[in-house]
Amino acid sequence: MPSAIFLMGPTAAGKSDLAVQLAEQFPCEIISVDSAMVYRGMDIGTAKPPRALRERVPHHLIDIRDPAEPYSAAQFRDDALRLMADIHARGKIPLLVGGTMLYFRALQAGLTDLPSADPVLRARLTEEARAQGWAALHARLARVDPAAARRIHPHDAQRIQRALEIWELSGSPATELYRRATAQSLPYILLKLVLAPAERVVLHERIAARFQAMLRQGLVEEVEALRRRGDLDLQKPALRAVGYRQVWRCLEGKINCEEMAKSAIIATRQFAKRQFTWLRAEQDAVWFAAPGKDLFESVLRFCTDALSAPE
RNA sequence: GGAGGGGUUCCCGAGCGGUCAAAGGGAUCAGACUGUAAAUCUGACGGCUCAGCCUUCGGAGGUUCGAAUCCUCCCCCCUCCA
Repeated sequence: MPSAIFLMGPTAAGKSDLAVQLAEQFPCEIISVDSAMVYRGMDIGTAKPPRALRERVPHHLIDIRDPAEPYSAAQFRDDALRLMADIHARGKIPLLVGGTMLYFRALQAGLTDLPSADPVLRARLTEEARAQGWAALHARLARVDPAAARRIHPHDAQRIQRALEIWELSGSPATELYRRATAQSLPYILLKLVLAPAERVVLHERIAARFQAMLRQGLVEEVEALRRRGDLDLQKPALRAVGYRQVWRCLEGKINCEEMAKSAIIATRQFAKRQFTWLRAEQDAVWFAAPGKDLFESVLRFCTDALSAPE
C-alpha cells in the first residue's frame, strides 16, 4: 500500500510552513484539508500560503470554490481520494495538511452514502422552524427516526434539519442508512503527525498576534471586497469562517473595531479548542510541540524513518 | 468642601433579612460531531476527605435565631454643585 502523510493540528500552530519544508525534502504534494481555504478571494483571513509558495510546492484544494458556493466533507473526500491517487501515480507522496478535522475523519473512515444538501428543502425546513419552533421539528424527527432524535439535542437546529433532510430525500431514517453502510477504509499507510503548542497559552498568544497581523495585511479590505459583490451574506458557509463573520459585522456597523478584533480572537481560540477535542481522539498520531527548536529536524527524522521502514 | 450614586464569585451584571455559593451574559475548561464543520450543540465552572462541610459579595465592627442584603466607622470609584 502506498504511504500518505497527515499533518494535523489546531489553527495557528504553523502547519503550513512545516508542510512546505517537508515537501522540499520529500517528494510530496500538499493537499489542503481546510474548509475555508477552498474559497477564492479569502486569502488573508484563512492564512492561505502565499501564491509564490504554492508555485514552488504543489498545493491542492485551495481556491477551488467561489465564496457563494458550498463545499462539503463528501466533496472533500472525493477530491482528496482522486488527488491522492494522482499524486501516487506521479511517484509522489500525498501530504494532507490542515485543521478541518471532520474532513480528515471523512477521508479516513468514509461516509455513508447519503443524499447531499438540498437548499430548497433546507429553506423550507428553516421556514417551518421559524413558524413552529425547532422543538416541533425535533418532535417530527422523533416520529420518523427515534434513535436520531435521541442522539440529537433538541437545540441542535443544524443536525435536526439535516436528519429530516435525509429522511425526506431518501425516505429512510438516517439511523437506518448508517446501520446498513459498509466500512470504507483508506487504502494508504498513514503517517499521522499532530503539530500543536504544548501550552495552551502559547497558542492563545499566537492566535491573537496572527489576527492583528491579518488586520495589518488588509483583512478588512478583503472582506469589504467580498461585501461589494452584493451576492454574499453571513448565511453562506464561506462567510461563517472565523474572522470573516466578525469583520463583516463590523462593516455592517453592528460592532465596533475593537469588539470585532476581540471577538474574532475569541472565536478563533474556541475553534482551536474544538480542534483539540478531535485531535486527542486521533489514533496512532505522533505529537510534535509547535514552536520547537529542532521541530523540523525531528519531524524530518521521524518521517524518514517511518517511510523507509519495511512494511 | 457640599449633594448624590456605587464597590458582588476571572469579567460584565442581578440580588436588597432566610428558599444564596449567589439570576443572567461573557470568558475559560471538557465533551459531542457522517454532505453547513473556521459550522452546530452539550456539560462543568469557589474549595474539599463532596447526599455533607468549609471559605466568599471593598475593610473592620455591630444588630439579628439568621446578613451580600439593616446600622456605624473606614478605604476606593463615579456624577453633579463649589
